[in-house]
Amino acid sequence: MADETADRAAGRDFIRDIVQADLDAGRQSAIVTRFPPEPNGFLHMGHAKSICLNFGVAEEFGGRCHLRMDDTNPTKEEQAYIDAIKRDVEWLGFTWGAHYYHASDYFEQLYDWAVHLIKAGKAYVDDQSQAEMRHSRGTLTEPGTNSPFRERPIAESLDLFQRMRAREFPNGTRVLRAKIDMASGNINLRDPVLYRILHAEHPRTGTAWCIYPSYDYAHGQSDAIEGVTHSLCTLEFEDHRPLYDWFLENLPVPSRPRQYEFARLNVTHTVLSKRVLTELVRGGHVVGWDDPRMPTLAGMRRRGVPPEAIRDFVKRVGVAKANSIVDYGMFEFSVREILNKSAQRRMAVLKPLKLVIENYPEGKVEEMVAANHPEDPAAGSRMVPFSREIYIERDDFMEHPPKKFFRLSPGKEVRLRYAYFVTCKEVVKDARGEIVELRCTYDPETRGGNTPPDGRKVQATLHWVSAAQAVEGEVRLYEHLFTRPDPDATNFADEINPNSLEVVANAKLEPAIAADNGNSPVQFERLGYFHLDQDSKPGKPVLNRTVGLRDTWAKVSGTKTPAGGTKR
RNA sequence: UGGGGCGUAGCCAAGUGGUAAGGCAGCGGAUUUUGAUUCCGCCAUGCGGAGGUUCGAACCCUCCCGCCCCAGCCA
Repeated sequence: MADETADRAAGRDFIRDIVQADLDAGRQSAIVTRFPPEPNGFLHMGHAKSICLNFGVAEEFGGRCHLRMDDTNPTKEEQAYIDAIKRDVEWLGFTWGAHYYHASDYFEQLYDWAVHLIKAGKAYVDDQSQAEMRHSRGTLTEPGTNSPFRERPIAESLDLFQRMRAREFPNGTRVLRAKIDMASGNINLRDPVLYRILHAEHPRTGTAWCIYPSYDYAHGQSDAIEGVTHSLCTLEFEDHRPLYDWFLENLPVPSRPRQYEFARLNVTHTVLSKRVLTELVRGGHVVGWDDPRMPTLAGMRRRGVPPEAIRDFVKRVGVAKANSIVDYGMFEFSVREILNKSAQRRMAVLKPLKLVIENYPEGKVEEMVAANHPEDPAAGSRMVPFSREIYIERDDFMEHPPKKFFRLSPGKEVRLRYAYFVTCKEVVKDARGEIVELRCTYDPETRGGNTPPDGRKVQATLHWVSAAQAVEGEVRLYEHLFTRPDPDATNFADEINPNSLEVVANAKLEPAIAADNGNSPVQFERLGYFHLDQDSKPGKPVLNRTVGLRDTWAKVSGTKTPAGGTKR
């Protein structure tokens, strides 16, 4: 009972409350939402919030959600972005079925409606230059002044508008404006532009048009045409709502959608601005839109973030109207939450230190049984080769350990996971004093890593890879793209983290990794979750660390990096 | 100084007149062949501030403070 209320509360927000109320009151009988991206860049985490909201609400209330490309500005939009957007929405786990649209599908209807407004004396063609319009618009505190063309005869506006469409005028020479109120406190109502002249090729309509509708003029009417009931957008459109409503009230539209606004998503140590992301790509700060450090869906996919994790994250964040910046750690939690359950376990050594077991026969190789998932017996097991010479992690040995260090040090005994207990007998150094090798002994009675008959315990279990059978691979470790939690979007270049990518050229991987299907997530025990990168070549895998494991020791020892990864 | 919004814990976020949900982070402790996972417990006498109404206020009223958005022929 208490659980039920808690669950209900968890999946509830002011948007869903409104939808429910509309249904209960009979104002709507079926819910229709839409996700309307502009194809001028790749989708990112912020879009994921909107996608989950729009598709989620439709799903929960038995309605439908449309995917609509908001393609009203051909100077910025590309087919390649359209393709990427569709791919990413599907990857996130949503389908639009037959309801795939473009604002450009409605260009003819929008044009007819513009004519309708002109005929009704509610729109006029303005010949002012862009600068003149800017001046006459007034300021935040001063009202604007009417255009000298505002009262020109309807027939003249009609004629001019038709000639605008007929390609008679160059870019920027005239616009069609709504006749509303140049003195409105809401600047969006000071005779907003409905159409501008843009001699540009459109990805879908080609050169059929040289005048294009503005966002404000196109959006609400597109919603109305599609029968959208709830048009959900972000807070900055709040003061566009009176304009959204004005069009719907002054045009013979087939339905009456309502716009509601919610706070966009912000996450610490990253930037969710298409402008900045575009500059990161164009400026070569990242390898592309799908760089694993990018907060784009494509970047996260390449990094190994499962779509379920993004959905889980968005659900935890919730939907409200307060501006907020969510801690990146919350996102990492969701990623681990999903990956812990789905990832099979493997062993890999990133910074190898050779360990020789003196009392283990030379040339002997044993196959040790290792569970693929300790919490899921159904995942089965695999065999891992073990021999006299193995690699362990350099960080797992300290010659002069502090008190709380549980791992290997001179004279100390630890467990090698699924193998044996070993004791460190000697530290071998090179001429420069660098530790190059550890000489150890093993206890045959601990085979499989089991506690010996005398009941001896060890404080630590280490991961390892047999030297002779190790597969070499490249491992890429990531940290935040930005050093500051709240990067300045106008001056971001200085705040890019120079250490956001660390390449481990020759990591030692257990042989099973080479045989793994690249699409399945993997946990390298004690190191984190990894995902095969598209840069992999036969015999030379490249793995991205999706996220590290929670690392209490790093916190205690002070080696925790800003990105939550562990220095290895 | 015009218009539109928003302020509940370090970070998200419920709550809409009956005495502050939940999650993340953090801190304890148990279990553990991953310092992981899992499991238990702790974590706002307080809801931006000050008044007021009321038996009772985070919720209602008044004033004040702070933050965000808007002056594209971008979306």
